[in-house]
Amino acid sequence: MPKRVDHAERRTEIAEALVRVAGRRGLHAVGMRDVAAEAGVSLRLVQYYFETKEKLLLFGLERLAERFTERVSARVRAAGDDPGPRAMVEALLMAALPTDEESRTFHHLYTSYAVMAMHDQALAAQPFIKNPEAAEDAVTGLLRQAQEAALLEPGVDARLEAISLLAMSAGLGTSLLVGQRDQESAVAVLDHHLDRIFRARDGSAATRADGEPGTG
Amino acid sequence: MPKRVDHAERRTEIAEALVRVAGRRGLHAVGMRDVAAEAGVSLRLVQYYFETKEKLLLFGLERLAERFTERVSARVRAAGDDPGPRAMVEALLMAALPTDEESRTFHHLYTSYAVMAMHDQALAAQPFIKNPEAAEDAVTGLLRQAQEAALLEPGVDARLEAISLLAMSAGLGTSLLVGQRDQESAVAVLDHHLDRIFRARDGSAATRADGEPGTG
DNA sequence: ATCATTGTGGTACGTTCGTATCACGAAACC
DNA sequence: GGTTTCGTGATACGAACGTACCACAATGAT
Repeated sequence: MPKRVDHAERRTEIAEALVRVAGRRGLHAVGMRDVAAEAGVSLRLVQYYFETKEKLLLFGLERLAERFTERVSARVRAAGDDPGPRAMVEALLMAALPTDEESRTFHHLYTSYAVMAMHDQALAAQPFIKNPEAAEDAVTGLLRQAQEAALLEPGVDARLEAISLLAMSAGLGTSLLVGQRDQESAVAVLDHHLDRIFRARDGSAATRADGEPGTG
Repeated sequence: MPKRVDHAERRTEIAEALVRVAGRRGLHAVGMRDVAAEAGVSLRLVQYYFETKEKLLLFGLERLAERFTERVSARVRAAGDDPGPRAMVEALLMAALPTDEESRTFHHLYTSYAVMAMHDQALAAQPFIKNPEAAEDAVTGLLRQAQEAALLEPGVDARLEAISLLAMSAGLGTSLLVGQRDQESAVAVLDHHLDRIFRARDGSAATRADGEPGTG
């Protein structure tokens, strides 16, 4: 047989080709042939590694979620060594906002998959329950942590606020993507809500939630 | 010629057939033939009244938005004669949540259209800017009204809260639709946020935001 | 050295889709 | 009353799609 090939790796390559081309032209407009061309392989190969298109899409979704998870934790890590819960929550929420090409693609495709999951209910359900739940748990955990450090306003329900923030982030994300709102406004809204949950700082430096840039 | 026909009316009929069948099987899976069958007319007729599929989809979106607007104002009206701004805002937000068949279809299709609007940018842009902006203005107006009646907590930014509430409602709506969250939890989240914006009541009757039903 | 297996290419098949074409009956207009 | 125009039906067409099939070369096992 020809060079023994790592199936997992090849599948990942093809799945990422799917993500790229779908990000460009829309998931609904992507065919097996497009994925093959983008990955630089023949149509037959795509068939070989994923027997059916449905399996390709499903694997693509998983890969997308994976990449996004990596992205978010990278952003959170980049926020500093121990930047405090607020900065971490902020980093997490901002990473989810479609502000650059990667996150735009992510948000766009995730929404496409979400639409598919609305009738295939059973089929694509798993990744759609598990991943957002993980995000919710993460934010809830961070808020609880902040709560124990007395950084939050009293009487805050951590899980409820986590749900709210993530829902807001998702909603704002879609608004951004269809061009209804601009990035700064979305960030301002999120920051404002963080301001309401977190106790006001003594200093003034870090949040810049309502400080308009000068020249406007 | 055969019975002179009201084009506008016929177009509406067909567009609503589109909405029905798309709500059942997903917008991406709907073809001209499906719409024709659902409307009880021939394929040719669909072609006749909408020359191209793109125009059919566009008109369908407009019709969908129209119907939704009617639905929301009906719900708001049904909230009572002058139920106060909070009840009106609540009615508006709840009407937007996918809780019954009609609103589920609406939310599902609107999301589908949103995905399409993400690359056709120029094409489907108008309805996607105008309608949410109208909703935002409406909520903002209601909040301002409440503010003048001293019903809000001090220091509330009406527009910013309107944006937040609508974004949350949209995000929660999607979560509901993919089965990630249940209806009561979504309502609770929205109500909680209204509680934070509006001043606490003297009495106890009206809001029922955190009152769990007994037997659950 | 032989043979079974694996990765790969090419291509054909059946379906479905959006659109275009041809045809025709019925009403409105002069 | 003839003719033009409008609404409608049936069907054909070319493209694209997902999938299936066939062939073959390279390699591991025996």
